Amino acid sequence: MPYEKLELSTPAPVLSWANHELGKEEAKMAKNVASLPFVFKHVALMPDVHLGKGALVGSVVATKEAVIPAAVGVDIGCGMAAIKTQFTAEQLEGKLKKIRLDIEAEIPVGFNANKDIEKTVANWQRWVDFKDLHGGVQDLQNKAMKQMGSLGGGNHFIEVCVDTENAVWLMLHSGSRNIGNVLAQCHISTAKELAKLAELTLPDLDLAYFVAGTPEFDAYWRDLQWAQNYARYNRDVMMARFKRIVEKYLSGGKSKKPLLEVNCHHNYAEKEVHFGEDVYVTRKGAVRAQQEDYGIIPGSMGAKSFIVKGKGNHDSYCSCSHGAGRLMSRTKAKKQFTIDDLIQQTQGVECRKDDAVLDEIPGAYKPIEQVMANQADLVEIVATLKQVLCVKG
DNA sequence: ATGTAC
Repeated sequence: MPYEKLELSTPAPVLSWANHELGKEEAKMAKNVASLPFVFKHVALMPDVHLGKGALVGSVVATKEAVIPAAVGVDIGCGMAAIKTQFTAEQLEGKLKKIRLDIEAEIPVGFNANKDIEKTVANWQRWVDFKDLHGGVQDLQNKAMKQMGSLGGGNHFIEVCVDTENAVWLMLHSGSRNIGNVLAQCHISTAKELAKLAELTLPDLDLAYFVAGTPEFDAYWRDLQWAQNYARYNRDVMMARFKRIVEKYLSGGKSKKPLLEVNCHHNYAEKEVHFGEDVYVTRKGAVRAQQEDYGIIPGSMGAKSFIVKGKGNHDSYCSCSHGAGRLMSRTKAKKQFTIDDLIQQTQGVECRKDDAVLDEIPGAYKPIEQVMANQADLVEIVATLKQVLCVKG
């Protein structure tokens, strides 16, 4: 059985690709979402499912004529980018430290932004639409421009990986930075206010929604699509810089065409057709896996990562997991593990090994191999990657 | 996930 139909007695069934029972709070959250009248057909849970805000991380929710802004979340358009380079592992020998230092010098991480706005950023076609975005962000364009091409924090990262055939891959994880966050929060607040005004009885106020055809829905959808595009381009800008750094050391600065390029959101909503109907699909910690779609499923710092190709499984709304999924909270991981554990679990990876990244220790995540086995009906594995260098946000 | 206010 590729998935399990959970016994939650909800109007919409919940199909789970996780091979474990949901925790109490997780089950409640799944139930809340599946009880909403505008949820289409069923809710799909990916094998890395875990607790989120409003909706589960690792869930796919298709809706008719409505969208839940808090289900999309605050990091609109968060996702992954990867390229397969023409370089091989041997060429990296002795270069990793230099590459890492260059990445740290050229790509701002954490709360940092770029000091100058590079041409490719200034020329982005969507800046002309900035004036149409929510009034609450109109003084943030300069900040958004300086943050375009910056990594951010949390679990955002930049990695050099090697696949099982010795090819070098460049990979990164980032989203829509401050601008996406502010836009999301503006609309989440509006949705909650509307729900209160209408005296809606929602199982959770975080499930406040917009109804298609209303000005609030249109405003959210416009900003959502803009922020998703910002996030995608942010990853493109960083990847271009990252590629130049690697080429500086591996091909004397000569530009080499990638053998494959992938850039996918795992936190977003879009219009799609499923079971013959037009629906809004919200993937919160899930990747689109339509037939021939390429996706990226990263493991934790010491684990494997996977480049996948979608199988177009309709029961999952053509989706797959976005990673391994946390096994425990960041707080718990910091209590449970020591720096020695971290050093041991990240052997062979050029990365920081201190307190600041202890919560990203591989032991705090589910085993990615199991997660991949649970979604064999959703994706085929195209490449299996192991990181050799990792810069955390 | 993001900085802002404490």
